[in-house]
Amino acid sequence: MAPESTYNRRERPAKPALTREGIVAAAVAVMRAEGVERVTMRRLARELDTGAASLYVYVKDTEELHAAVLDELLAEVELDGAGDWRERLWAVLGSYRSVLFAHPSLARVALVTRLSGPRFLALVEAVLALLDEGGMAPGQAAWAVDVLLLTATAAAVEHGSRRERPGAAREHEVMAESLAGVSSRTHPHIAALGTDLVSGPGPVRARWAFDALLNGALATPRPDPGETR
Amino acid sequence: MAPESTYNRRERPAKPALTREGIVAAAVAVMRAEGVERVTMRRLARELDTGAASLYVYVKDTEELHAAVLDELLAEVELDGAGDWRERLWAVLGSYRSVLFAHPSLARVALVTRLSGPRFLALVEAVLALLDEGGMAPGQAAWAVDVLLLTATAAAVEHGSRRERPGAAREHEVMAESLAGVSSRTHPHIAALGTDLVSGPGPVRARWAFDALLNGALATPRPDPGETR
DNA sequence: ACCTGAACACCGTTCAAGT
DNA sequence: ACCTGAACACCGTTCAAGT
Repeated sequence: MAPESTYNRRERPAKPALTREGIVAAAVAVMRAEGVERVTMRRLARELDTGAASLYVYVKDTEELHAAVLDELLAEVELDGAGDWRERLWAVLGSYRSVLFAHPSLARVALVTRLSGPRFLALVEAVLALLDEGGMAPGQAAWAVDVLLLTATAAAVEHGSRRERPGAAREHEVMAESLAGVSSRTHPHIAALGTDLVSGPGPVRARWAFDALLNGALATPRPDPGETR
Repeated sequence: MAPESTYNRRERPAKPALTREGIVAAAVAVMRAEGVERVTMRRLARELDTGAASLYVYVKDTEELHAAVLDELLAEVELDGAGDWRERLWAVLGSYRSVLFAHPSLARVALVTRLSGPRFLALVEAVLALLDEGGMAPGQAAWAVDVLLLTATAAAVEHGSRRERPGAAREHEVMAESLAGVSSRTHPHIAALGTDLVSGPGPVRARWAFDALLNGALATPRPDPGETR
């Protein structure tokens, strides 16, 4: 319990040091193995051979810990690519989405927490650079990056939540059924579109949304700040 | 559900019946008073003078219960308005956002769960009707409604989470600081835009995003389904 | 300053047993 | 068929007490 002598420390070399870095590293390991929902104070404390209370010296709360784990993961986002600026931007956002798809429970964290870690900043910088290359006005780009990342994140949350749970496969069916079962008298537009509302492979829809958003952002000037509304 | 004698019902008028409706009603009440995070099986069971296990006869799990509560809340969304189709659509989405803003924790539910309740269908129908009125091609409208609701929901999640927690006010500062503290050598575009990245009142940004999305959706045809990719 | 055990106040879900 | 208590396997966070 009191490692006064050096040999005592050598006895458990696998145990990470109780530092913020050590805690985050353990958290990443648990997350990769079992998902973020297992990244809890108590579980991490067990992992680090200590009590949950000890972690509060290094980490504000569970949410802050999750945000740190997420930023660590964003290191995997591929920021460099080849081709047209639009294709490269699509690739960057696709890579971001892939990372979140691979860890669906983290996508939730991305939406709820305001990210500000180094990897996230690198991602924002990369997106801004590509929008600049594409000739988007700076003011529009500043606001567009938000919407682009938001939709990518939200798409990952949806997709991820759907895939994660066991009963999720047929939850989509329930949705499709409730759309099909709708009366053309009360819901004429839904009835007219039918399953087209949920049709199409995810990637194709995502690409259309990306193009639509980008086209709109390029063509829509920001409101005059002088206007009261 | 089978009230054989009237006096029996009179004896405990405050206690809702143990039916799906009763459970959902109690859930809505708890949610309004204390937020969805308090809408738990155990808490509801206490409210209904029974054990948590009993609820599983009527409700699949906690998530399904939350979805039911959310649909109940969507009754408050104002679907009819005056003016231009675009202004009316903006009003409908604004009303949807307001409802979620008022109950931030429910916005999270809206993103994670695939909604299919009657109020949600009414909302989708209303949006489709307005897009139709605005002359958007049906195929584009079918996909645009998804993106429009998604961004509104995601915005509510962000805003809501920010306002909800105590330390949230200065979380925005942390973000602003980390943007301001960025080196113009490593992150030139972020540095150039500075606080403009997080600038502007929420509603103005939301309106710009709405217009950009709508303009883009109107101008971006869906990919030819004949194409392999 | 850092670490700890114990405590407080909770969770979701399952299941054998009752009615 | 419906309802129940008890059990299993967990949570986040605080705090007095130790080193």
